[in-house]
Amino acid sequence: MKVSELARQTCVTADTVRHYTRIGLLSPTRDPANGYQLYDGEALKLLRFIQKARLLGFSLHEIETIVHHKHSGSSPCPMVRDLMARHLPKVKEQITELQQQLTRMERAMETWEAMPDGEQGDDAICPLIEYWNNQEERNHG
Amino acid sequence: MKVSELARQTCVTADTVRHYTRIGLLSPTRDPANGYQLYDGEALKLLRFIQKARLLGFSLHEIETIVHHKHSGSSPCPMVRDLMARHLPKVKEQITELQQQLTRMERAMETWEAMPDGEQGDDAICPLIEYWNNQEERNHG
DNA sequence: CTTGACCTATGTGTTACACCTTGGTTGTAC
DNA sequence: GTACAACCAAGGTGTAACACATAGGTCAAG
Repeated sequence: MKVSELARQTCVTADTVRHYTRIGLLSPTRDPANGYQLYDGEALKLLRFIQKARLLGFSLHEIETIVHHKHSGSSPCPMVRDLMARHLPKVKEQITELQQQLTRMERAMETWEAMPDGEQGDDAICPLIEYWNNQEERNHG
Repeated sequence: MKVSELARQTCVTADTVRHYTRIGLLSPTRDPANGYQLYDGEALKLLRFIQKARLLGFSLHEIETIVHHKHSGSSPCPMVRDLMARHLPKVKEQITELQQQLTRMERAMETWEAMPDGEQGDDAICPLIEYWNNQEERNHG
């Protein structure tokens, strides 16, 4: 299989296949006639594995470690369980942070509805931002 | 003010101040005696502005545009309102994606509790990942 | 034998910094 | 007056996972 064919069979771009190849996750052979990268069934299986692992939140670096472990003869599964357990709270934290971000933004937009745009003489760069108060003291009025 | 002092007054790192300087967001003068970067009250105000804008979700590039608009004499406020309106749905989408990601991960961990680790003879790289089914057909009993 | 679709390697851009290196400067204690 | 620590500078590299671009070689069809 050449790059594009592998890409098509896995619904990724050829650039992605080349990227994985560049960082050593995929190790194609070469067509001696023209130097083209050639992928076999193992590569197809590996790429499908990578896709699943990515969906589960593993980084390419972690996936490399997992595959390396397997090739070294030891089961990567305990590590996989451990990694996943570490990832979960991080994702939760990201969600919390993004939700706080969203709240800040929505509150700001609300406040802005009652505010006029800044004008030339103003001291502020942009009063909407500059006079926005993060603490949002307007609680339970 | 030198780099570190400005950094201290705004609770950012000196690297951050240097970064903003490098990309042209801050424009310090130079101490002719030693070439050190010197920041004035305007820089302090600008950096505080940048911090607020970052909290509201604006990128450094957008902040640069906002400041540039102001310096060109026109009010950046309409653009700021517009940018914010564009950002909101993106943040919501990010939250949705992260929540789906979290669900995938939690379901996988649940499933894994009943699964044994892979062994040497296994065909799979890591059965936990490889035999994990994204579609999660285990719906309504 | 040309055209167009494919392939190659390599480099750059994305985001907002953190970190490192190499070397100059300043203040203080001795 | 000097040794030393703490500060400063510019510039380069690293981060994540690719997308995009460049310059050129290869291949099948008309």
